[in-house]
Amino acid sequence: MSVEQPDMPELKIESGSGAETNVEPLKLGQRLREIRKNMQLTLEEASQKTGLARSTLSKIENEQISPTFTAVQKLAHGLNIDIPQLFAAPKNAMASGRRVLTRAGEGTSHPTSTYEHELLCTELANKRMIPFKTRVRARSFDDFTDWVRHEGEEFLLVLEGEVALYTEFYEPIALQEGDSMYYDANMGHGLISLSNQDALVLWVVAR
Amino acid sequence: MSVEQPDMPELKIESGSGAETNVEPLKLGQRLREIRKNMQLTLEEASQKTGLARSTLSKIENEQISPTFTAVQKLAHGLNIDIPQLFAAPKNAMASGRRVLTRAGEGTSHPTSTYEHELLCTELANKRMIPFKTRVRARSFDDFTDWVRHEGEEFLLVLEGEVALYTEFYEPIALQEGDSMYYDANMGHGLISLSNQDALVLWVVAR
DNA sequence: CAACAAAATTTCCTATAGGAAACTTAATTA
DNA sequence: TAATTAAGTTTCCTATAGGAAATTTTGTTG
Repeated sequence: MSVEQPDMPELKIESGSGAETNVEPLKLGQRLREIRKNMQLTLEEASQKTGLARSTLSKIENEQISPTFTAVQKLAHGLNIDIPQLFAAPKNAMASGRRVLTRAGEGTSHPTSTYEHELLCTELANKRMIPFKTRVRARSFDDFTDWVRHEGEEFLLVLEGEVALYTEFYEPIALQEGDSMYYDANMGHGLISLSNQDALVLWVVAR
Repeated sequence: MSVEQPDMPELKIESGSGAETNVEPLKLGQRLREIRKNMQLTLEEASQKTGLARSTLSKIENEQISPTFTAVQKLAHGLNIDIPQLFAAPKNAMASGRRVLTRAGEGTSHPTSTYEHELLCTELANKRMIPFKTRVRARSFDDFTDWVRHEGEEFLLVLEGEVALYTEFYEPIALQEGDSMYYDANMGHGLISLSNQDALVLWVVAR
């Protein structure tokens, strides 16, 4: 086992589809206003995008009327948001208006037998992506006891050296510096270095 | 460039963010009827559970009216289904068990006045992350007419050269090769090269 | 702080959603 | 097949959503 996995910052588990019992308050108007503000749109602009009248939008946001389903559709479509998102409780989102820096080599080190991970930008919680640079020490697929496999998607860019990406369902593939791959992380995967040097790759995981 | 891939249903190419103009169909009525039938409820029973009139339910199911949002809430609550499920636009997830390769320099080029983007791994649709390498041509912040700003989060790694990241709310910050940043993309941002060469960066966006 | 501009709200009217009851259709039984 | 009943639909009316324009509020500039 243990092809090690970089320990991901704490992730909240998705609330199961628990049977709700009471009518959610769900302030559609409020949420809509937030969304519009974030997009920096005036009512007029939102009106043009959605095809709904300024006045109507205003009333919806102020909870003076309950929009019809067709109105909601126009809203969602015009503002390019999907409907569930409109009704979903605000995500456990990363703090907005934030940025964080990690200087070269200053990430959080996380060594294992096959890889040496350097986690980047860890000071920021609740990120949608987990970026890390990895020094690939493994030289043979046998160095792994089993596939690494986890929820989400993974992007890979070779920074230095030459590697082979092993995945289930496919043949191993050789990658040179500058090559990149994107794959479903539920599919077993693992990297080895093909040269006698360790290789260096960038990995970004989205859960 | 493209690699071996086992025979699998062909993949949709990433849909450009073309502004759609007309409203999706989404037959709410039909879906509602299915759900009610599955629960083996008559209109009368559904009416009692939801507090909506028999006639109203009938009209909704037959798509003669477009229910208000409050009506939808009553429906969802009374029948114990959550709203997203009602709208269940088919998940739109990336095809599972897939991987895709982009060789160095083989991405899809996308030049602008200030940047030259090379989109990576575009053959795979519906990804959670959009990775691209960017050649930074801008030399001064004045080259930009306005902040770039969009939903989501952004990860940045400097591959070559030296850049300055400008963001709202913060001072510009100089980044050397190997430095990385992570930030809220709703916050205005822009990159310039600090040397007299173009700089090269990797960008990954999660919407 | 006056004067103007831009954004948001309110008004007023028309179109349409929602409910009660009448009506129609489907299913069951004598 | 008529009678009965239970399901679904339609009608008709009232309440309310949606749009155009007037009004108010908020923000800028001289």
